[in-house]
Amino acid sequence: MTADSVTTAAPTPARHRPSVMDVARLARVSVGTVSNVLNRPERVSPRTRSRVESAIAELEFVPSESARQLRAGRARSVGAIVLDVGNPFFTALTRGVEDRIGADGLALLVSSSDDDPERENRALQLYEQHGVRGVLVTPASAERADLHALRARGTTVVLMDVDGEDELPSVSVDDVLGASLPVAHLLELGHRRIALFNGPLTIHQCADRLAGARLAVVNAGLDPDEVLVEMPLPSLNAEHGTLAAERLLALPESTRPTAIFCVNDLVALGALSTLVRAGVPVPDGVAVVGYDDVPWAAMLVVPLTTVRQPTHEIGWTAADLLLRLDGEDAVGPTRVRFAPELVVRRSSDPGA
Amino acid sequence: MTADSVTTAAPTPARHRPSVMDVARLARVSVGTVSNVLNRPERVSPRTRSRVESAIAELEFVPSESARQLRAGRARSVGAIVLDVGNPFFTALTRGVEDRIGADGLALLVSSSDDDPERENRALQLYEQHGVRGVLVTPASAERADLHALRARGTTVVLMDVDGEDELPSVSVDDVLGASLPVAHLLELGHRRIALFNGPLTIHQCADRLAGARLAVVNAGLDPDEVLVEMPLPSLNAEHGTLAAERLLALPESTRPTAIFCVNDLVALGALSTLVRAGVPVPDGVAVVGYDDVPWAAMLVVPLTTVRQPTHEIGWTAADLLLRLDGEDAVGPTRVRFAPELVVRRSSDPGA
DNA sequence: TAGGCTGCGTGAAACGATTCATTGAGTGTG
DNA sequence: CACACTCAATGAATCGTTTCACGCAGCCTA
Repeated sequence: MTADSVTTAAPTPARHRPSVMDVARLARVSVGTVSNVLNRPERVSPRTRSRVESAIAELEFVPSESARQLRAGRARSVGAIVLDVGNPFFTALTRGVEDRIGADGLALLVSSSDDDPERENRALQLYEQHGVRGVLVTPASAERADLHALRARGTTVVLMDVDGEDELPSVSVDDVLGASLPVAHLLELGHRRIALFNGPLTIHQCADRLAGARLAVVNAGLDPDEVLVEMPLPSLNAEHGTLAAERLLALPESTRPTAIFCVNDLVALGALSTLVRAGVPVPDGVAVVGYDDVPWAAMLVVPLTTVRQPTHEIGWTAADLLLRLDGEDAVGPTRVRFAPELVVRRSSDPGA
Repeated sequence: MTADSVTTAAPTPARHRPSVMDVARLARVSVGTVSNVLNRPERVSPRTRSRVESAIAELEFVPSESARQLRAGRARSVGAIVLDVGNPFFTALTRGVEDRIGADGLALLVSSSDDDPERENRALQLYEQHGVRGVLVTPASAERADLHALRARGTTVVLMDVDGEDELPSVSVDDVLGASLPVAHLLELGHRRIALFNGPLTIHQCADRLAGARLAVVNAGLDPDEVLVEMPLPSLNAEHGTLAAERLLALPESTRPTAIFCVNDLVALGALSTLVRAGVPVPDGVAVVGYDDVPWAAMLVVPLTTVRQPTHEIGWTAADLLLRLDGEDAVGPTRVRFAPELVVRRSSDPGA
């Protein structure tokens, strides 16, 4: 095949895309009728309808969404802004949103804010211009001024993975509970010194999980300051899990924690691998608990005890809430909070 | 806060969203001038411009993308259809697409086809109606009739992760090379019986990787039928990696492969964990190699040798290609193929 | 048979931005 | 002083739908 033949293979040169008028002409009806066939087929007699339908097929007519939207006022799309689509948590969230949105034949606009209010705002503006039906946001900045302004201008906003402290609707997970479950579990197993591989408390999830851990200790009638050993990590990845585990192993036997609660599974993986490589038996030497229940958590050499969050469901529910709010028949709760679930595996329980 | 006060807090009731006309009126200019301020500010005198700009600010004017698009003919958005946004590979791909698309201020429409031609086609129709500038697709079906039809109707189409056997532009990875690299590596280390934990050959990646494995053996002057032991898996997850590893361990010592090449890292994880738990030393007893280089591959108890694919770059490049093709100044290659890279770690090389 | 329905279809008026031929004011030149 | 020329700004036409007030048969009922 020569370069020429490739050129010739190019799509039909500048043929005008057919409009309702072209269809109407071919089917010998008015444009209104074509529109009716498209949107309220029951109002058109079968004869006429089939004539219009074959005209549509013959011309390969594709309705223009922008024209429809211009007239109808509302778009058939929804925007979602997450911290990072590359992160498994948000990935599952997005998939949940997509599943709900797609059921209504709506399109999903996605972008990542990278936790940068600047980027978040750019995406918000873009989506507002596109006239989306609403926006699902995992907010980057603590101050929600942009979001409130957007809402005031008429766009529905639903927060995800954050509890709407203000009056914005939201769908979130109870991180306090999510941390108290595994810590209670460790206490029950007899652990009395528990390390917390936590992240910076400016991240609200980290702050909530610290609170949850303390709560569990208090509920057990113990003193959190004695039981919990906070070991903050600058960044929540496996490397820092490794480093923190090494620091932990360097502690004298007498004061060394016998269990580690990690703020996520990646950190737990780093910690776990370090312990195993150092010859420390898990869970008998040191128990390890993670958070998130990533797909590979159950498959590690020592299967990982962890906390499962209903990520897909959060996304689905947030989208559902958005559509409900948009539907004017706004009934039902506007602030949903899911309970996470403890998944016990060998890394904490020798019997599992 | 009572339910009543919540109701009262609702956004301004049905206030009309301002249009260019409102802005023009307030700024005492014509609509054309407002449009110029928006799109070609340099053509407007500074005095007038600032008057218009403050009117825009005062009214909180947000231009309607659908009106713009209706007139301009082309949308400021791009569609992407992948097999599953929940899959890390596609997740990274999507992020690459987003990064390229976002740089041009375009919006990204995303959906998952779940490898279902039906769903894929629905998404294609939706995006065509939205008038997207082009569509990036990881095709579900082998037959590309819909895609060709779409292209013929004027929408730019770029395939991802698939080599454009037909004349459609594409961005892909060389899977044959991707499999031959690790197999050559294993042969070099002295392995003469290598198990292939592969998936169904109907998946083109699996077929290509089998071909690549055989190629490497042939290149080493050996007989593929003697060296390679194909152990097909019905599904590419960690559980089946575990099962296959158990089958492998059940083979008599004399014929048992000394190395496993897995079609992805999840399968490799299943295999690795099973070996370690069975007390088989890795890599000295059995070496393991994966594919994908997922974020946790380096952090396992035995860090995993694997093949890294430039996923982010594939997405970025595909989006870049799309925009170039759309730009009419269509120069440069329309079929890009990336080379994967072998990442050697301890699971194959004791010295690593 | 008049009057009132019902069911189908009609076609013009939006929707809100962009474009472009045109007007008008101001400036420099012969 | 008339003329050409530039730079700003104008405003009507346009994009492709949806909507809605009407018209027109045909049919039933009184």
